[in-house]
Amino acid sequence: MSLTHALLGLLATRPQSGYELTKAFEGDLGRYAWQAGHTSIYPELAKLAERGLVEVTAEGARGSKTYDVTDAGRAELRDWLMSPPSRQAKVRNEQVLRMFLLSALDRDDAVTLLRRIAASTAEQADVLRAIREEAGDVVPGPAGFGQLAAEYGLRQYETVSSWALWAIEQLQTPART
Amino acid sequence: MSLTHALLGLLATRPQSGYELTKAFEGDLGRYAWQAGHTSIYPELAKLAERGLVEVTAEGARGSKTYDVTDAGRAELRDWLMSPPSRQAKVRNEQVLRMFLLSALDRDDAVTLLRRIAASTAEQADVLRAIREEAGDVVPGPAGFGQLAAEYGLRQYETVSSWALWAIEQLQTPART
DNA sequence: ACCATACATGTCGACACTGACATGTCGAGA
DNA sequence: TCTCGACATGTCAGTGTCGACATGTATGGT
Repeated sequence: MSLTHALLGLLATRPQSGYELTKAFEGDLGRYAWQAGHTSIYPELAKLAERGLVEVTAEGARGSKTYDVTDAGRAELRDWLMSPPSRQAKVRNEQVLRMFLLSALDRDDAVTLLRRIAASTAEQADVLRAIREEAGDVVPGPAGFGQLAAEYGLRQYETVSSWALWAIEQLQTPART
Repeated sequence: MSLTHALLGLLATRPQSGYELTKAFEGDLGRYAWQAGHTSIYPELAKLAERGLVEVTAEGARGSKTYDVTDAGRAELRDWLMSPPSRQAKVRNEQVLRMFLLSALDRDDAVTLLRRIAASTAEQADVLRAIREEAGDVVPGPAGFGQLAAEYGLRQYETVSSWALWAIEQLQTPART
């Protein structure tokens, strides 16, 4: 299960509580990579603790427990990250599925849908660009890490947006032989 | 459930059997958009038939059944495709998750991993480009549809590949303030 | 005639995931 | 003081999904 490794990875960055991990999944991580709610996270943390991959290193206010990854957990994570590059990675993307099923619509509907996609992805890209400009100055940051994921998201949006525009053009210019 | 709509969409393109649908999920559809095995597909087709969204229009050799989408099914599909553009679409991508967890690795490991990603995505892009060149002449095709998905895949690979190269550069040029 | 392979459909148990429900704490402001 | 919202953790039932198992047919090669 990928959730296992997502949690190990997040904890490897910084020890944190289940609550904080839940928040992390509500951000970019959940939007582009993998989603999970607290109802999956808490039981999974318990399982990881049982397997010795993480451990509770502190208990704070309101019954919060701070988890940290153990050496075994770090090893497991590295294994997973560095192992067979792709084999067949699990992919599920409802938005992309819509793109694949475009051909089930008539041309006008397809163009309408593509226009909406082009607009919304372009907007998202703008948002990310704005964040990048702002953050660029404010946070010199301990490492360039983390920015990488943001840049990834930005480029994704730009790509989808320009593809949608291209697709609209294709549909409107039959260009049959 | 998205599988429902994936099946409706595929059948809307062309009536086909569960077996053929299974094959469709093994191609680009499963690679970029949504995966499903025959063990999910057959029961789902039965459910769809029960709900009157699809129907068996022919039975062929080896007990094969050809399904076709009904008017109700077509309506349901259009509804889904054209409805609220994004709300929060379900996304799961193991590969992207790895990118997000890159920061859990030390710099050398991260660069190694990124190099592998850059290489394999560039290679995949080449494959798709080659297919496009070939098919471009051979199949003028009844519609430009379907090519759209292929182009989408191509652009995705190109984007990821160039992002990976950019990321490597970022990691190797600390450029701290 | 035999065999391997692709075609073709199906069930079932184990596991993953989601949404609804449940419980309780701490801090800030009215 | 009281209340509200954010903090914080958890269970559980229903549903979705996957791998293993099961079964049988048509075809092409040896």
